[in-house]
Amino acid sequence: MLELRLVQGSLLKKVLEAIKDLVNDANFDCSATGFSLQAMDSSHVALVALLLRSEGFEHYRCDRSISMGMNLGNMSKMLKCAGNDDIITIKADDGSDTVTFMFESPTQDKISDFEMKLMDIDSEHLGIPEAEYHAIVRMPSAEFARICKDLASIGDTVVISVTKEGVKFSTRGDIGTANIVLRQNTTVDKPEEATIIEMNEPVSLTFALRYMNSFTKATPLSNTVTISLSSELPVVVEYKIAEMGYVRFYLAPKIEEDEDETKPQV
Amino acid sequence: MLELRLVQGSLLKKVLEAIKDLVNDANFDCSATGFSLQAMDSSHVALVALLLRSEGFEHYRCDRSISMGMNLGNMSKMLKCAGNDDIITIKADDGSDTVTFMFESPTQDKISDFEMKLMDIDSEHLGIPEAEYHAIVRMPSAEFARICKDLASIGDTVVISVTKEGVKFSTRGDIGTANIVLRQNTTVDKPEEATIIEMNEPVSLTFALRYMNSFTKATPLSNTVTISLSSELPVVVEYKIAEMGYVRFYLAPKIEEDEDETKPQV
DNA sequence: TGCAAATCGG
DNA sequence: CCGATTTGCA
Repeated sequence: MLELRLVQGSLLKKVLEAIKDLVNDANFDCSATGFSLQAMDSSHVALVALLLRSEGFEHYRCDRSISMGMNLGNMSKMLKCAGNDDIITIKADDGSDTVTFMFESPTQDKISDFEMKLMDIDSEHLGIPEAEYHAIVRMPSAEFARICKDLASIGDTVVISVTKEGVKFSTRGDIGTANIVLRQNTTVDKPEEATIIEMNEPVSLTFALRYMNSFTKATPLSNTVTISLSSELPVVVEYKIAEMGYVRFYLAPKIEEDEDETKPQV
Repeated sequence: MLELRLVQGSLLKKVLEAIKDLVNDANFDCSATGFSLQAMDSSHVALVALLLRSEGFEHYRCDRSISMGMNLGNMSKMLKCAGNDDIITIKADDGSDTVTFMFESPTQDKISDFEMKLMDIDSEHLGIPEAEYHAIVRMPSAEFARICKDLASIGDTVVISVTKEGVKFSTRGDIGTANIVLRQNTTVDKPEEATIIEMNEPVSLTFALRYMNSFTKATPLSNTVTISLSSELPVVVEYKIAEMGYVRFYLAPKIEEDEDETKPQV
């Protein structure tokens, strides 16, 4: 028996908006710890990891660990039927091949329940090692989204370069080149507008903008985003979910070509 | 060496939105006087003239007159990457075949630079004589845009007729006819809502609405538009750019056919 | 039906 | 000034 009651149902709606374009089908893993998901995107290039800790739910009952395969498109369709301030409860009976989403309007005047068939999905659950990163950039998520969108109108890939002074996003395309530099700025009153750079050593990595722009679908989940970079390691783009956990996206850097002209230089 | 710093960068963004649909490629001419452009539209029917006077720039350095051929679509793409209250600087080195657009966010925390290849464009720079017009109508630009859009849903051409009493916009199409009359009104408190008619002699001219509706893309540049009419002269549709200059569109009238039914009468 | 532009509200 | 919503267009 599984029963997870989430008062801020809009969180779950946003989570699905954030990942459903990247991943079609995935197993949600439910244990005493929390509600989580780990899946490769459909082209097996990027990886999504979601965690919603049990403490973030108003009520969390999970008698035994269970893995539930869902079609995220269909799940998203159902969650769209929930109001933004509905309370959402996820329910599943032991051995059942369905999951039920229950939506309660704030006034309790409207109670909906949507039942969805589960799927069998084989998933290789990857252990993702905690790694040391050469540089970690924390910045406003809206700004990151804007930069990825702007650069995608010029080129296909972005070079992210971090130095102590700031972070530079560069691209190059048929019509020209673009460089966007953000200075470190911690002095603002509002911490969510700060750009903070923790750097152990300078790093410069190239990524496909197409994936970055998928990741930024998670922008509504958090005012800030954290980008963790190391040479030869996948970048981690993390959106924290207040009080509950995170959505993290992993993407391997493109191997740099030897011709200097193919990419902008630091 | 060229370096033009425009504090109100949104002006340049709006200028490109206003003209990029009409003109694909054009030479921007930069001299001590200012930054200007003159180009025929791609079907060689209408003419666009832009002037941004040097006094309107915060910093204006243009060592020697230079003509820079740009693809306006690509230039517009790059300017879309500037924030609406960014400061925009246009830079070009002598003899370089590229131009650089630099965008500074108001807080100076984000500095972007976009480099674009220049093109070789042959352009016949027409001297446009100052002419005496039979009638000059000044009216709210939004109202003019609305009229052109409305009339285009009925017919293909507009007859603009000016008398002392007012200005009439007429069209005729398969489904019927339309006449919109604006009375002269100078009495309003707000001068940008006035409709002012200076008339030396009555005039009635026919124009293709397709072009008029392209011209109205410049509406965001100014609250008012000035329409200058003379028989046998191209109409001038002018949007003033505060403190800096103008965008002017020129369009030859259609030669009137002899059948009375082909056009509405005054 | 889905996307983009315009408008309104925060 | 930006974001969200609504509306019109393809």
